[in-house]
Amino acid sequence: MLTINILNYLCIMLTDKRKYISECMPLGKLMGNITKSYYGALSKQIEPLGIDRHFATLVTIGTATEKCTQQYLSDLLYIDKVTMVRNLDYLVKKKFIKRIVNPEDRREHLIELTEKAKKLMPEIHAEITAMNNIALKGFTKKEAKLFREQLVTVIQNLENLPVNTVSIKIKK
Amino acid sequence: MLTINILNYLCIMLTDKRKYISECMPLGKLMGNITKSYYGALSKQIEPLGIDRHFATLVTIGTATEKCTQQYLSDLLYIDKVTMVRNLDYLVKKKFIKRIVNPEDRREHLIELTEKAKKLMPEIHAEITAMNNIALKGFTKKEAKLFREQLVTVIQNLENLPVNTVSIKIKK
DNA sequence: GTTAATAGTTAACATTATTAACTAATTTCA
DNA sequence: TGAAATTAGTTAATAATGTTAACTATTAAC
Repeated sequence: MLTINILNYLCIMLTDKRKYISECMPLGKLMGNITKSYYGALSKQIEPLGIDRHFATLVTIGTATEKCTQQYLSDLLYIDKVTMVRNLDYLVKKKFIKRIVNPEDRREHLIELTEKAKKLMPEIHAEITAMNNIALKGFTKKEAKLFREQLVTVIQNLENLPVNTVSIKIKK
Repeated sequence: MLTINILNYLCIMLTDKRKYISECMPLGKLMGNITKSYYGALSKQIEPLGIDRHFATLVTIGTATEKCTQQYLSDLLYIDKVTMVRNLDYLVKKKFIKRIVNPEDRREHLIELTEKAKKLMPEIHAEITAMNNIALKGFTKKEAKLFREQLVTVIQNLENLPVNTVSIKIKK
């Protein structure tokens, strides 16, 4: 009995002489598998700290330099605002963030880390960095940098948006 | 009012001098965003042909050289067998595949493309290839090849499995 | 011939994504 | 100034996806 695992299959996909194998497998499939494996492993590492999801959201909240509203997070993280409500509900429930109504615009809720979260962030940052290093094991620093830039190029290609621009809406 | 879109954010993530921005954002987040954009666009292209999901499964069925059981597809595509049942139910409902009980081992269902699917496969292959080319626009052929290989390296790093091996179980 | 393993299915449940309809607050502009 | 439009956030309904456990049937092991 012979079983072929996914890694072998991916290698076949890359090296197969038949064009359709290497070219007709959706690139998104590889990306999806990486996403799954990456978050599966990261979640396992960070779980003991009390959360197992929404790490990117947490990092973004913790490193925001401007006022951090839910809409701001939705735009930045490419997560629609309804899903964002739920994700933030989770982080509130876990006591990692708090919502504060902005007195200057009472429609907005400013999102802040709790003291508990602030204490844990260095550890969470370390776990994410460690997982990134595991993922990019075997890459030189230069290769890793190029690889990340290429990932951004891929997103730009798919979004078909102008490169390196900040979209600014100026009040009349 | 100033809005920053995701592309700009990704660029900040890559170029920011503060280490935690560029290093502490989970790599899986970028991968997840690419997966989402890629399949969103691909689904839109292929939808007129009568399906909008499970393209990788369909390609794998169409290009399989050995007997194609549900377990085989699950292993190859990294999808658990329960989910695979549902995905194949969808493809059966859309009349793209049929399940045939293997007379040599009646536990197994051999999965085959229908005539309808066989006729459409060239078009589906073409759409996937086109989307891959869009995603990798700006890459030279050599760069694209290296990039794909690097993606496989990342999966291997995360799975922590031996490289380029076929796992074989030999009967006693 | 009994026991164990394998392929596939069903059911229950949790998570995630998407759309529409809604409240409350603010901005626009005649 | 005040009606209309916009914005931030929420709720509800629905669909898609993932995971676990329990199950049937078939085959393999010994």
